[in-house]
Amino acid sequence: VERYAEVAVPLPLRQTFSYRIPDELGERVGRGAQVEVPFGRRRQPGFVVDLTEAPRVPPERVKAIARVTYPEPVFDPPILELAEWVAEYYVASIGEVLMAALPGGLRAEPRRRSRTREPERLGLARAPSRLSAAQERVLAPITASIAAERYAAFLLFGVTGSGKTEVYVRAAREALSRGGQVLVLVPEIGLSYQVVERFRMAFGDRVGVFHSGLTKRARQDTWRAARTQEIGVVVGARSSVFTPLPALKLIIVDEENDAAYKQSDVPRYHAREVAVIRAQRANATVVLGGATPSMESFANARRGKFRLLTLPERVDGRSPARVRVEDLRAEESTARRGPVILSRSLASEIAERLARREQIILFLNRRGYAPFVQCRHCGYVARCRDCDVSLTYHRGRESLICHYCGFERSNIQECEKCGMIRIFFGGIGTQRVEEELQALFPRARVLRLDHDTTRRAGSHGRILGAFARRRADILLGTQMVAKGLDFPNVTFVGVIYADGSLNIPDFRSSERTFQLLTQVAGRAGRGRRAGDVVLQTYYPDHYALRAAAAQDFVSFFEHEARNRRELLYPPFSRMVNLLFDGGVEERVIGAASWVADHLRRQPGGESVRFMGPAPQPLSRLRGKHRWHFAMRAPRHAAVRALCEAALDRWASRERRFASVRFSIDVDPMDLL
DNA sequence: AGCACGCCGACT
DNA sequence: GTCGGCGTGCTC
Repeated sequence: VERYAEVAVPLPLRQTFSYRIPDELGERVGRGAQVEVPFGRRRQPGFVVDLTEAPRVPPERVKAIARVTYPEPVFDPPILELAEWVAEYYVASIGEVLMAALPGGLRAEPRRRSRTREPERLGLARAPSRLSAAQERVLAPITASIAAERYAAFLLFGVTGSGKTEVYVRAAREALSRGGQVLVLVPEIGLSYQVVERFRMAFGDRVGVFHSGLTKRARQDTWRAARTQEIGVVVGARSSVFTPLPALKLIIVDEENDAAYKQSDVPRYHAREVAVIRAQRANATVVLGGATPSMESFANARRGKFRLLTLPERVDGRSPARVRVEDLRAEESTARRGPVILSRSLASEIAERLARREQIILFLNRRGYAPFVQCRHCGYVARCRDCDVSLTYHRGRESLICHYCGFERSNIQECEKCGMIRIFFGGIGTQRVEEELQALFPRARVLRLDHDTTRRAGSHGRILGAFARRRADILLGTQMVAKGLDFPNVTFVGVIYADGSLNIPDFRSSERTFQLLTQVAGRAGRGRRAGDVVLQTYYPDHYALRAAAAQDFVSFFEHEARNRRELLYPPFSRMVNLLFDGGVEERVIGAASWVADHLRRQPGGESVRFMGPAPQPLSRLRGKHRWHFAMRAPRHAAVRALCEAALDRWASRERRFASVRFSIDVDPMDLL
């Protein structure tokens, strides 16, 4: 009797469409089927989310499903329901969520399996090293929870080198030995090489890894193998949280604080949060791990929502790197000309390591030579024509580049405003540091690792490989040098400008800075020799820097929590950000105010704090003017209800707001 | 989001 | 006279 299918299409439409099921497609059309449907004058891919006896519109308007594009249901009921939760919570279209759940887009008909995998024996012969007492202590409640087959969430707070990965592997082994499956989420598969390797070493063929280098076929094979339980462990990034795992017993979210877990475009979901929901629904255990917990997760641990497990010491018993804060203000007053790049103290630390033939990592979160060029005569600064930012001077290419949209133009020799030739370079980027290093240490071999030197395929690996083989003394780079690198001969890390991320106008900038600095500092002293770290800053007293230097997460948390609680920011409130953008600024402002004014008048808004409407900190990007309206309240339901009101209001928008785009970011990671 | 339709301005 | 600019409405 179920003659109709409700089909979700991957468009920003928060509704499904009814289609007739042709007889010949018969039983192939079930919930979770992937289909192609006539949609207006074109065809759309879509997913069957429901079977019904009656269409939502008069039957004469109903068209028939054109074809089924995959022989079996692509989504099983638990994943469909998870996607429905995501669509609902993040105010997204279910079709877009389902599309995002299939990495690499739509899948072709699978070919016959080329080989049958023998189920791998468990308990593997490999180098199982003995766990430390601390590791055993945190592992016990995790394995107990896996055995109990009931939902439990753990926050595993383990400093760099404390052996978190080994705990993950043991927990996974427990789940596998009970016939379960394991999902391991990592922020970026390319930067989590060691986690992947460790799991491969422990479980061999039973591990499937999703990474961007996979062909569609390989990706599909892994996906299928997960569904048929041929593999027991899936390791992947954000979107892997939707992998079908019928026997799921354990989810691990490594580096749970990493911003990469939040998708920045629609659907704007946070894979850590989705993982927790998934674990709840599957009666599984979820372990959120990291060296610097997110404010959210640590607050959840304090509230008793997560069980806190701590690994406060390194497994090798060595002490963590010594961190010193270097006050650049003192240095500045004696600087002869130009900005301070390497303080005398940092320079002498470098010289010392070079003399000892130890390696050095230097971190600066800014590529190019100088972040702005300015006319000394009239003050003119070259800016991007499409974005509200200054252009960065790149030496060698002799060009000015926008780091947001990629716009590139030739460097200016004379001022475009006044014609004078007193152009100077402001601020410092990695190229400028490289130049300074060469001037100060002409014999030092320097490798630069940033977006510009890693553009060509394979160059990232080549640079790191050369550094690992000690073909260079100094590795200088952006974020890329902060995460996961493990070079035993590196005994010193220098942060050229620790304030870089601190001065970003965002409620999370202190948290980001603390995390970044802790991460970078963790690159030093991984071998036999102890490590040293120097942070150069103009704010030596800032709590994020002091806490990073003392490597004291809890004191950072306490201080930050006080600020956030006072200002009613997450995790002590729930926030949504309403985003408006468009080519004509007056219309963007008009639309934002038109929605905002309506929301301010809504009943039930007493508990809600409104911010704006105001220009977003990056007020123009790729030619679009950007405004926003943020709302926060003690409870999610209050802001969520206002999202509904905003959508209703927007649906009946006035014609003058055409060409303005409106979208919603639930639990935003930043307000930029 | 597309895509078509429709209504106005400036060209071969 | 039409080409094309974008504003508007719809997709089962």
